[in-house]
Amino acid sequence: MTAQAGHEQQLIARVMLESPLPQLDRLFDYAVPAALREQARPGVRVKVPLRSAGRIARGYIVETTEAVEFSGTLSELDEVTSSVPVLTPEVWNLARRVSERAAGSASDVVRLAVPPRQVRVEKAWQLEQQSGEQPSRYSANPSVTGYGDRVIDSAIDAGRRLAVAAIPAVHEVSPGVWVGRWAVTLAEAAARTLASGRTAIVALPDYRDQQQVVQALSALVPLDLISQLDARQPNADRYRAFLRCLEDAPRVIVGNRSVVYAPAGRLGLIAVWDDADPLHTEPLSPYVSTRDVALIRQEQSGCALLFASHSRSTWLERLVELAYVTPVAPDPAVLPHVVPTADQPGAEAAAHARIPSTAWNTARRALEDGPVLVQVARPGYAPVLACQDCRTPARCRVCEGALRIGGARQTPACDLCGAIAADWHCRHCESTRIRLVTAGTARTAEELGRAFPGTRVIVSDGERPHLTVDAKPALVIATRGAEPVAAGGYRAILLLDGERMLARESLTVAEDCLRWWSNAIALAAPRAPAIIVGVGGALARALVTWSQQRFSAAELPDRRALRFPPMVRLATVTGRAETVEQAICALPDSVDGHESATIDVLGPVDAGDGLVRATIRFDYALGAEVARSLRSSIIRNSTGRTKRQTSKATGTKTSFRPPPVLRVRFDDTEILE
DNA sequence: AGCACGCCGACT
DNA sequence: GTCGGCGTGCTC
Repeated sequence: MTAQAGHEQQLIARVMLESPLPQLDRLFDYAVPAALREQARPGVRVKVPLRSAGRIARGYIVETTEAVEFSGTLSELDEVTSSVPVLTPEVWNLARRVSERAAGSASDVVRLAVPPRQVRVEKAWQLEQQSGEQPSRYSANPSVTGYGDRVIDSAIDAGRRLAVAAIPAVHEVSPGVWVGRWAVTLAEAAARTLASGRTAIVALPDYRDQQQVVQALSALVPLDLISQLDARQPNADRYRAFLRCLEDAPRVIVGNRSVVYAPAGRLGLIAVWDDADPLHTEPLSPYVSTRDVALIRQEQSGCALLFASHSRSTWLERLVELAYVTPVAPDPAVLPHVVPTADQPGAEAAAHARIPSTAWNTARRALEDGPVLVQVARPGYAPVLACQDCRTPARCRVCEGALRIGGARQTPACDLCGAIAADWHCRHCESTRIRLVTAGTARTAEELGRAFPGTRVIVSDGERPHLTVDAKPALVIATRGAEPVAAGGYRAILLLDGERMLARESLTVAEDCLRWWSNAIALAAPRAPAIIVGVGGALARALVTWSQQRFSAAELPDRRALRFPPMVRLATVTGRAETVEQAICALPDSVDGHESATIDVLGPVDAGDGLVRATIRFDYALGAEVARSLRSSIIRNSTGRTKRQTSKATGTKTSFRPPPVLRVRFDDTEILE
């Protein structure tokens, strides 16, 4: 074929479709019509015909090529929705790797990475781009302090992976603004990255953490170089911030879990705070946690990676032992003053019910000087109910779940199914009188308020969180994870519900508790006592000696022996019995070169709704194979048979597919044993 | 998802 | 013969 003048070779766009269907999770080739040639660039949003004309699917151009890979007739690209290349090649590669690892669809990951388009915001941004306004220059030479001789600086400059033990203290970043010292460390690391002309991504579990980092950063770098990307902000703000990240200039991008997918041309650092916080686990398919995404992105981009926490997760400890991640500790060391007491609470007055006298006296003394933190296990008024007369726990009559109550005069309701227990009576003694067994924040507040008359009582829980409290005396009652930062630090800390927090039945209770307690203790003023009630043994020792790393390290041999995470990986497979059976049978036995790596299957067990769930355990070396196998099972299942049903009532024929259920979830940490 | 294709039983 | 119900498979 001879090319005529002006007749260029055909251009083909390879398109990722925005679809939840697993069988559409691959690239589709479309011919680019001449009129769209200019706009049809990798990363732009497009509309394309699918199957028959008239049906239009949305998607992104992943790449353009002149080589035809598809043997059939190509359809033409229908429309380029916007000329902004929102799906950068780097993010696309990340999405693909992440989805492969978790046996999910790349488009599901892209949905987390690219916020919904806001036309006005985009137009305004494009205009601003043309005006060529320059962002601030950052010309400082910051350093990460508190870790000896520039250890972290050089690791950032060299693109290494670190597990940083955070400094347990609070810090005043600007007059009257106090944050956890850890937030300063992350801000300094980000500033250091920025100074080297590269972008830093800082991922936080929740908004309160994010605020602390932003406050610490504001004291270090120009505000217009800080972008916040989190699900909490309105779509328009989020999209505006996202577009800023597409600009070439380096910046600091702060946000919650999906911020690890932010587009960043010259990525220099990913910093993750408290990687074991469950808020770092994405609740949407394919359920990948910040930690795993960060590790993959680090590997792809060669940027530095910094995990920081007060209590090292067992996952991170495993990577430290493999020498994949380098541990870094504060220098000079900072040791909080932790006092364990296994004393049983004094039985004297009701107000003392949960508080031993040592803790009591400590709190009273400290209250003369400033705020005192009381950490309790549960939010709200009084969660668990029992019969007033015979003490039998109150249970739901529908499903046997525990009954809870939201306030002093409210009707109890089931914790599991939500049924309201209006006419409750005890099964055992027929009494209709109900009593509170455990106390939440509000009840603790009432008790303590009575015990310390005239003292200010501040309650902070999930519903009414306080970010900060001032330095004046106050009793601050907080649920774990909702502790405000006190100006100058708390003068004393009481960790009350140790036993109850440890009573949860989960593989990770011990490390979860260690994390909750460590994070609270880190809010103490220098040398202020932190009293932990009702906890002894290795956990108490780890807190007193502030050696959480050693505790995590000691967990690993047991986990290895029992084949528990993080020493092996898990995947749960949920679906109808035959489907799950098939998926398990299709699993590989072993992989060449990794003959010692094994797979075993627990279950299946009943999962309700006529479904079963099996748990697959496998060594890390088999991860890719297991994911590939489960992925093809998912696709086989979703392209499967149709069932039709004739309605007996009306005789009308309704055609439907039973929702093809085969759900796969990798590395679920909520697995009970 | 949603739609075409194709395979067997009942029909002018 | 062929009309159409219904399972199966594909989508550039």
